[in-house]
Amino acid sequence: MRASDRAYDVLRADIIEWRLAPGTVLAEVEQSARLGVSRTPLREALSRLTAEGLTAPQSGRGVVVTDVSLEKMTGLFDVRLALDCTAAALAAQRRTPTGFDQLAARFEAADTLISSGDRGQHQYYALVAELDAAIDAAASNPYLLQAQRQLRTQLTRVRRLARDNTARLLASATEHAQIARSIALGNPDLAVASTKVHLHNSLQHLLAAKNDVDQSTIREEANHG
Amino acid sequence: MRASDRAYDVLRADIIEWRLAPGTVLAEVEQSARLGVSRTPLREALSRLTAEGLTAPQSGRGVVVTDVSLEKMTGLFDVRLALDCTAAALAAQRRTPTGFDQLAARFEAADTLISSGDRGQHQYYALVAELDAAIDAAASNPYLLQAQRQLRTQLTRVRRLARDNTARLLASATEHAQIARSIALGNPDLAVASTKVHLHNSLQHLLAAKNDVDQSTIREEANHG
DNA sequence: GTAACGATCAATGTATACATTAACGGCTCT
DNA sequence: AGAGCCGTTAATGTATACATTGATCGTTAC
Repeated sequence: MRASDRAYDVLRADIIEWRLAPGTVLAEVEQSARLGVSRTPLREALSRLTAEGLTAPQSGRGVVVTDVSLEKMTGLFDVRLALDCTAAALAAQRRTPTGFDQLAARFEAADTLISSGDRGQHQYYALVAELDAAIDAAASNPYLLQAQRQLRTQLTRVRRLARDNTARLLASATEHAQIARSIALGNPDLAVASTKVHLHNSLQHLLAAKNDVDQSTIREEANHG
Repeated sequence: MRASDRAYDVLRADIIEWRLAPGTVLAEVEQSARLGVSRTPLREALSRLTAEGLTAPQSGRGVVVTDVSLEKMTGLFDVRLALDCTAAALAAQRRTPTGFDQLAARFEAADTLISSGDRGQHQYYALVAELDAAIDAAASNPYLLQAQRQLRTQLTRVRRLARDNTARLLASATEHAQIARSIALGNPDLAVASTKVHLHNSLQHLLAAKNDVDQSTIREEANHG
């Protein structure tokens, strides 16, 4: 594996898993020393991260980890709605039914997974990623795929800010099952509708979580003031 | 200006204006010599082009200019439809009316521009870019903006394959005027509808041009056979 | 004669030295 | 005392030497 790939993988994981907080300056010498590669492959890695939207040029001097926040989620979901619905509709038109039927069945049986602790939840997210991949494959539109990649990366980052609870995950599983069934049926309208419902509920959950965070922040400030 | 910026600008223009055809291998030493920069900034430029979708890694060794074709346009327009409609709807919700009224007026007066030769047509395309920029600004969604940039780049490349004729440009001006008016009115549904109409007609025109190209290819082959 | 293996070579991948630039701090002048 | 300018410094930007890898061509063995 190339040094630039290793640097990219490590930095990407560090950012997504919040070990590098938004606003952190990634100085070339510092990071190349930390990761044990020279500046050249490190710069290559930073280029890729910047293209992906995880870092951004800092006023012409160095790059910083980009900011993600629940405030920005409404904007992100506006675009997700457009792209996910398009993908769902295309997938419904072009799908191979068996694959989506099987995925739907797995979502319908995901209750036990979700209720079985952190390990199970991780597996559930992997199942969601499988559905996304199946939809992408069925839609078979490289432009769409490319546009989705960035959005999903940002979404993964935000998950940490609003931990899904079991109740939400169970509902999410039902919604995903519905999407998979709709695509398996080959019904684009229904696939779009299912996707809209799911994204609406996801966003609502995130915004509710944001309110909780804000409330506790206010309480905290009151305690300290 | 940095050497990597110059290299990027030159290569980007060379690709968009078809001086570098799809499939052309961009060897580092060769291009760095041609552009008068060293390999380091050239690689930086290639990274950016690859992120933008103008070049792609060639089986792990070097990069090649990506292929664009009228065949791929249907896929591109599927995504454009989703994003442009979202942008139009958001812009209609958040716009400042005066700007879009003025743009609409300029489109309604664009007949003389379009009929005044190549120079005028170039100015017309600039006007279209202005509308796009105004919509982006009004939508004020960075995720949307980022997703659109790539699509527009590819579209610009394809324009060369199917030269717009005066009749199509006149129709296009009317459609754009309608979009601008809809946004100025603050009517998201109408803005979406106008956008759908415009994209449909644009794609139809491209596909018709493609048929012409195919037909003439067939004739040519018959003549040579 | 064909296929497979190996060597050579050319291209990319990496490291590092050097150039350049922007930011920060101190000094001076008003 | 405050503001502006200049110098220092530390960062990025660039060039280039070197390492490494993959491809191609030739040779040999079957």
